[in-house]
Amino acid sequence: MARPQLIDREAVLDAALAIADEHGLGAVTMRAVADRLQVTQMALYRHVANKADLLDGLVERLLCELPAPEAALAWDVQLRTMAQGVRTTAKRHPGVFPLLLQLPANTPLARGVRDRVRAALVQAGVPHERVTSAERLVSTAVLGFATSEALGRFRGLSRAEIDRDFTLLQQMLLAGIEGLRH
Amino acid sequence: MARPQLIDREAVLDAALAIADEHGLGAVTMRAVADRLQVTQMALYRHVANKADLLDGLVERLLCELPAPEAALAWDVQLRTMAQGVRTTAKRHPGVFPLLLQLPANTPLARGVRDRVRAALVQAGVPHERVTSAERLVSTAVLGFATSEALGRFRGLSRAEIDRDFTLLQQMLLAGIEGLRH
DNA sequence: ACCTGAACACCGTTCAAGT
DNA sequence: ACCTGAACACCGTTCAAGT
Repeated sequence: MARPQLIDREAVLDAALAIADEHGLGAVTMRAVADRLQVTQMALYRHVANKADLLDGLVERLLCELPAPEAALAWDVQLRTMAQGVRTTAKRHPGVFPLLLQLPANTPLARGVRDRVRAALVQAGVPHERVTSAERLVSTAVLGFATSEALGRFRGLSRAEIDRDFTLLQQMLLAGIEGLRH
Repeated sequence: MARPQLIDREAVLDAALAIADEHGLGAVTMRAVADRLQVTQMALYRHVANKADLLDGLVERLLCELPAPEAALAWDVQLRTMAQGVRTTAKRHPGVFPLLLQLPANTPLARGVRDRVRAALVQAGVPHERVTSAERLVSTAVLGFATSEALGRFRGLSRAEIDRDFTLLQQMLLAGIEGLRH
C-alpha cells in the first residue's frame, strides 16, 4: 500500500543547501538534513545514493545559479557577467562553493557553463586552437578568486578593496585575451 | 617516574603528512596517525591540541617547503621560482595543499612567504600603495592554479599542456605587474 | 611526564521489518 | 513504494588510572 510520500530529492537538496548556508558544510550531516525534513536519516537513502551523491547535487544547484548571458551581447560583457555571477554565487553559498574546485566538472551542467565561456572567447577573436587553454585560464583565475573570497582568505579587507582587486584581475584577463587574438 | 618518550609533535606531523600523501586527507584520522606511530590514539593529544591543530601543523609543513630565492636575483626570476615552488609542493602533497586556500594565513611562516612576494614586486617597480593588492592578485592566481591541479581539475590533460597553461598564466601576471609600474 | 583503558557523543550506511 | 528500528563500524575527544 502506497503511503504519502514525505520527501523527494529536491527537498533533500533544499534542506542540505539551507544547512550549509546557515552553518557551513561541516554541519551537513545525514542526521541534520533528515531532522530539518522531519524524517529519520535512513529515509534519505531512497532519494540520494549516499553522502557523496548529495554533495554532487549541491554543486549542481550552484551551477544552476550561474547566469547565462545572451550570446548577442559583446563578448567582454558576457565574460564580465559570468565572472560576476560566479562571485555572487560564491558569496551566497560560501560553504558549498569550494567543492566546485575539486569536481571533475564533466556533468552536463558544468559543460554548459564551459561552453558559454568558450563561445565568448571565440567571439573575442581567440583562435580555435587556443580557446581550450584560454578557457581553463580564465575559469581557474575567476574560480580561484571566488573560492578565496568564500573561504575567508580576504578576511579583514573591505568590500571595496576586494571589488577593486577583482576589477584588476578582470582587466588583466581581458588584456590577456586580447593578446591572444589573431 | 619518567617513562621513555615514544613520540613528539614532529613525529605526529610526519606520520600525518605521510598518510595524507599516500591515501588522501580523508585517511588522516587520529587512529590512523596513532597506528602508524605504534601508539594509541589518545597519546596524540599530548602533542597536538586537537585535529584542527594537527591540520594547521600540516599546512605549516607545506609552507616550509616553499623556496626562498635570493633577493639579489632579478624580480621576475624570484617570482617564477616561487610560483614553480608552489606548484611543486602542490603536486607533492595534493591531499593537504587545498588547505592553504582556506587558511587565514596569519602565521609567521605565511607572512614570510607573503613578504618575499611583496619585496619582489617592489623591486619590479610596483608603487608601494599598490603592492598589497598586487601581491594578493598574484598569490591568488598561482594558488588557484596549483589547487586546481592538486584537486585533479586538470585531469585528462597531459603534463605538457598543463605546463603550457601555467606558462601562459605567468606571462599574463608578469605583463600585469609591468603595467602597474610607475 | 607520558601513555593507556574505558567511555561518550557523533558519524555514514545496511537491512529486515512495518504500513 | 516509502519510511522506520535496530544494528554496525567508524570518528574525535575526555578523564581517570597506570608507570
